[in-house]
Amino acid sequence: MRNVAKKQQEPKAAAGPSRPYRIEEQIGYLLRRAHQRASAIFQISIGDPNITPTQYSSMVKLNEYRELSQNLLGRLVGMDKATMQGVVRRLKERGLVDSRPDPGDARRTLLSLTTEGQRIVNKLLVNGPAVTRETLKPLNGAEQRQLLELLSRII
Amino acid sequence: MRNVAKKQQEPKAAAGPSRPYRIEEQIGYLLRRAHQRASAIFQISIGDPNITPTQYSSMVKLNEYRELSQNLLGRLVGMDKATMQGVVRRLKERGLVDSRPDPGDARRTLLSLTTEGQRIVNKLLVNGPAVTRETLKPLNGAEQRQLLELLSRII
DNA sequence: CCGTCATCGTACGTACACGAACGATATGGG
DNA sequence: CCCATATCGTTCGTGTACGTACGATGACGG
Repeated sequence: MRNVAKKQQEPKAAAGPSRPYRIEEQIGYLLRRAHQRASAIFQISIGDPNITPTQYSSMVKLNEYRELSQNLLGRLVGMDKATMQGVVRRLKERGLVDSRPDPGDARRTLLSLTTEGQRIVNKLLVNGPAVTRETLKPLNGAEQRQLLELLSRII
Repeated sequence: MRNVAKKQQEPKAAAGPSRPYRIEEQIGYLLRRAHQRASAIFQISIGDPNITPTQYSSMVKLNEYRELSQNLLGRLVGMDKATMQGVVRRLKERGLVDSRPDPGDARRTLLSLTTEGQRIVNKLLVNGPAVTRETLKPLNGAEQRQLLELLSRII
């Protein structure tokens, strides 16, 4: 126990650099923080304080495919079926989404946008690009493309 | 209104490419999905199913600074004070964190790890690097460093 | 020394996220 | 045709995340 000062800073003499463990350099931490900021920018830029990012994603998908089962919509936007259930329930409560039983499969419910839902999503789609633009503002064009590409590769 | 077919696919003739709007290419969507995957990998790799990513971050910080106010800890790990309150409550309920009133400021509570909290966090720190390694596995070394750097720049 | 303003922790409400369990339905193999 | 297995949607429990409001305390200026 004589040489207490030996490792007082970093183990620089070990095999390899063996960098200190910093939470700020861990991918999970950075993703959590970046996602927080992106969500905040979404809320102030999308133009409707009552629409959340997941609700927006769901509505955009329902706008592409006219009708989808809840389960398939969840897979398309990357949400658990239990999570999807809450998102759909809130959208239905606000009259933006409607549902009917699937005539060919009694387990399924087919979801679609109401006229009001159509109107809202078309309005929000105008602001959609600004959200990504604002979130990526600290990066130049090449860096922005690279970040999007690297992220899609770790999903 | 005669020429209905004019814009039927994409406005290719407009100024600039004006790419179609795809939710899968928006930064917020990609961050949500990537964060989901990172959290899932954390849970199966960290070695303790009862510790969540935010609890881990908080404990790592409390391991660096021996004692911190709840508010300062929240700023260090990027959590709202209301969110921090829940995280701390659960850690205290499990006996991993202790608190005492700040002798110099009656508004503050000083937080610290218990002996058990120390033991747990030192065990988890062994697995910490593996979580980042597994999450970034689809990328090579240079790409991994670049992703971490780009993410920290948009926070 | 007293009032104004900021900060700290707490409480409540809303929303996402997911595992687990469940009932109803669908499907494929024997 | 019937049963084992799978899928679909729902419900419950836990945890993160944040806005808002609140009471207590602290800091600063007049």
